[in-house]
Amino acid sequence: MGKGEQTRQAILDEAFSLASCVGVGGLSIGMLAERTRMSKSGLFAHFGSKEELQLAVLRESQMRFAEVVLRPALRQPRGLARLRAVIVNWLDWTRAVNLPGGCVINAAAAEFDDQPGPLREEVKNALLALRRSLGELVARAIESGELRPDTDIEQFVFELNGIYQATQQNRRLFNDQDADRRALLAFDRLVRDNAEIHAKE
Amino acid sequence: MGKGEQTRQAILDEAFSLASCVGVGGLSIGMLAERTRMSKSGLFAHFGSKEELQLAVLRESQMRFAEVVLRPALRQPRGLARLRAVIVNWLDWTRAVNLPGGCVINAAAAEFDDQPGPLREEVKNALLALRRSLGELVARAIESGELRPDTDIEQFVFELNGIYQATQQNRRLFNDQDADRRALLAFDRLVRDNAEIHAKE
DNA sequence: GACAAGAACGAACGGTCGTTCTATAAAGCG
DNA sequence: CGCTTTATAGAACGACCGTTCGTTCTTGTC
Repeated sequence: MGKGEQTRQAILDEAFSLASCVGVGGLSIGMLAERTRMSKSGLFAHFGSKEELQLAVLRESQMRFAEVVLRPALRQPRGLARLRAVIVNWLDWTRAVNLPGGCVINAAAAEFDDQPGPLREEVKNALLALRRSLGELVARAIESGELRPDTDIEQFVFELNGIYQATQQNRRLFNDQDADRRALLAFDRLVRDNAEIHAKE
Repeated sequence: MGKGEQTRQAILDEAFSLASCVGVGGLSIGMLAERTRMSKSGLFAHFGSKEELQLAVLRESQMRFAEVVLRPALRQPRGLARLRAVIVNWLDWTRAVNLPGGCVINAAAAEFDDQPGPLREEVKNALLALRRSLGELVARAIESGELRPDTDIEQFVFELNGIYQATQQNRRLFNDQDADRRALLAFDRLVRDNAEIHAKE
């Protein structure tokens, strides 16, 4: 890895955790230059524009997510166990990597959801990819017979996302220590409702 | 209402819908002055500081929420019907009032959750108040026998919040037309699980 | 070690930011 | 009406923004 790639990565490392606190939109070249002890112009040259830097941070975030959340779960047997592992990893991946201010992409989703442009598209694609991954995990759990064949996959993923959002808000805004437990309770209820055959009332 | 109050309200009206698009943190005196056709300093004098303006927007948002979401639901009989009415109102209150860019407070929650200060506290209190309202609605539904006595109220509210967050993201980022339907499906499942007596497996 | 390519710097630009000050205009009141 | 209070305007401030430019220093290559 040449010198250029090396410092570029160092910048991204810093930008990654900085963006966690101030948001991708709140990143500033000046602040970033200060933290990396570089000149503004020197840093700037690595990206060509602020937007390109922001996109790079989002892509960096996606890569780390795949490494930290999705990949380790492959050690679990496919089906419900693997799905559950992803959820558990997902719930505290902001603690695993250096994200003192929460998931960058998730914050960016709220930030750019009504501002058309490349950033919004990047966020959209990242979250779409996650949903597809989750959808496939659910599909495998159906195939293995752990979930009912008529399980509504999209609905399942929709609710998984809700659980995640609620957990993050509880943790970050209210310092709720029970957030993880609540999340798993909700997850188990979701699984149960799509696994059992219910007794009709 | 004197002239001062009048223009102050006009400013807040504009700030309210502007904040919906750019976030409470993204508000700027200059832009707001332009939109209201006032001078920056003239507008500024009504609040004394930007932070005070932002707080005013958050309070304005709370008031409108109570008027548009909570109050109309009082027409429903107490219990599950009223809870459901609140949820329905909640889900599309950003359409009812002028919020082209989504709920201001909800966006602010993600924006300020890791930036200590009065804004964070205001957001926190607003969301806390909402949770208390929801909690009471759930408690009434327990009293009326529509939900089981052992219903975990906090968990119930936790999941309600999740449903809301997921709905907003689906609508705003993915233009998902089915978001509302999904939300109500999730809500009904939540109610069902806390109402029926399940057959033990 | 010479030389070209790439990396980093420092200064400067035009803009916007929130805020302050002073002066003028309007509103409210007797 | 006149007088006081209040509201608004305008110009200016220092700070920071993203970006550009020319220069200098550091790499990597023959």
